[in-house]
Amino acid sequence: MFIEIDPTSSQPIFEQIAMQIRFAIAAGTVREEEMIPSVRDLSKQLTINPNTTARAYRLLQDEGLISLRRGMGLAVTVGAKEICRRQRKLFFQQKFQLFLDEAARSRLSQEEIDEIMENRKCQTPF
Amino acid sequence: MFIEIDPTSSQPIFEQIAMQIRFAIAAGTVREEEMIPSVRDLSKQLTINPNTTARAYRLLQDEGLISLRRGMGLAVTVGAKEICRRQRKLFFQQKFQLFLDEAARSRLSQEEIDEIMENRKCQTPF
Amino acid sequence: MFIEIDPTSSQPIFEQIAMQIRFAIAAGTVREEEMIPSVRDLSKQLTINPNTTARAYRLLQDEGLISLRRGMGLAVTVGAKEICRRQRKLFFQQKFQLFLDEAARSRLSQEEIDEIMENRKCQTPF
Amino acid sequence: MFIEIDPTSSQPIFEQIAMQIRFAIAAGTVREEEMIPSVRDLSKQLTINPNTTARAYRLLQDEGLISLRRGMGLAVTVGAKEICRRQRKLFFQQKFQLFLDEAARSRLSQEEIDEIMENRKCQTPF
DNA sequence: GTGGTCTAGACCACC
DNA sequence: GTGGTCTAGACCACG
Repeated sequence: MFIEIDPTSSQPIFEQIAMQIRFAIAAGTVREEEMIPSVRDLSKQLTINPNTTARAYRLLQDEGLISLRRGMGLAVTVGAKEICRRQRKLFFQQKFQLFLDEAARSRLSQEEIDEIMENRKCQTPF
Repeated sequence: MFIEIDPTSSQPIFEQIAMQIRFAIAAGTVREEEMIPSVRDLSKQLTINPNTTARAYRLLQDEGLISLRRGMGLAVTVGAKEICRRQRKLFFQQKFQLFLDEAARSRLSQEEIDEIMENRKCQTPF
Repeated sequence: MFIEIDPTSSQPIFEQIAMQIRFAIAAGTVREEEMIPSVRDLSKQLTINPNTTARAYRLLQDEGLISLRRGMGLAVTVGAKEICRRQRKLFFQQKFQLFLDEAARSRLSQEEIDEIMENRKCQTPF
Repeated sequence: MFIEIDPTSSQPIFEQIAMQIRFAIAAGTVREEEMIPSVRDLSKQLTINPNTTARAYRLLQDEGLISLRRGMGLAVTVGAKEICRRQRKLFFQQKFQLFLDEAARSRLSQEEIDEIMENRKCQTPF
């Protein structure tokens, strides 16, 4: 499982991890029922504090996206993909709405907003 | 000068103040060479600590948007409006680009992105 | 890390700290990627308030010389040394130019200026 | 009498005034026994607070460079020119020494210092 | 443990 | 009156 963290980001590390796992589930990169790396392994791989990894996993458990297989570790739950896809869409919808709201509040004219949104670069991911 | 603070926001108070002043300059609500409220006045008006206001003002000074008139207070510098307008545009351009980048990284399909951006509600500010 | 403060100086304490760290980076006394003393440690060492230290560090962060490792502390960024060396040179160049400008404005004759600059004592630092 | 002040300078206005008068005396722009502008006139001319002008004049009086002519105003004292010339030289000597000291303390190499001092632009005053 | 934010209030120089 | 600096100490999120 490929996860990358930016230790200088203002986004907490545990959130970076959780987000990337959520999106991986939504994208099908990890399948339902599949195991995710153990807290120890992932922590070692990313050279971060195990508490941080554990906190990310706790978040995902609370959302029902992963669950404990006694003695084995954590696995993606059945139905997680659908949840993640909905989450993902909602997340970006809210984000976009926030963007528009803030632009309006800052007295940007509609033309300026349109201009910004038009010359977006359609870059490929990664 | 009308400034509004949301103490529950995750954005620090001093940044909220700085942002609103920047946008006020960009919008022409405060003119160049005009004095902005004194640290003590604004602090009283917003019922916050003077240090918090002072920190917002220090930010703006560092950006060259306001400058000290010793013993008199702080005044919007000449050229500040142009800087703020550019800043504002750049700010939202980057924000929008970040939105697109993150969407791409999360493997959202182009159709999903377009769908999100189409049913935006053109709500009026405030 | 050795930092010395002169509380009687007209230069603010937080600037004294920032300056000494900048010069330490330029001189290679602290290396890139190395951690600098924690806010609490340095404050205790200098017997000053943590806020004062924090303000010095914030300055350096704004200049991109040090960056936050969340939960760990602050580390010198890669590239900081080069920036500091350039900064340092520019700083003294400007200072020297200011000196010459002011001398000229005060109608000092070229002979007087030369005389001042010749009998400089080449004293060793500290 | 031509005096120019920079309200945004970090140097206090009263010092800017005092400095310029001292240097004008040293340069012979104002002669001994000559009257200098009244507090009211200079304040109006520079659009500054009369207290500020008065403070500058008080400084110069304390140094014996100007003195009260009852009922007439303030005049440059006899011998002021010589004092100012000495002051001026001392002032720039100290300034230059401070420059060298600080450069040494910041671990600038002798070569760097020499380099800075060589490519000085010999610009004409004003 | 780390830094970041905020409050409260003192003291200073300047105008 | 103005802002700038500094101290003291609380609270928070993060690792």
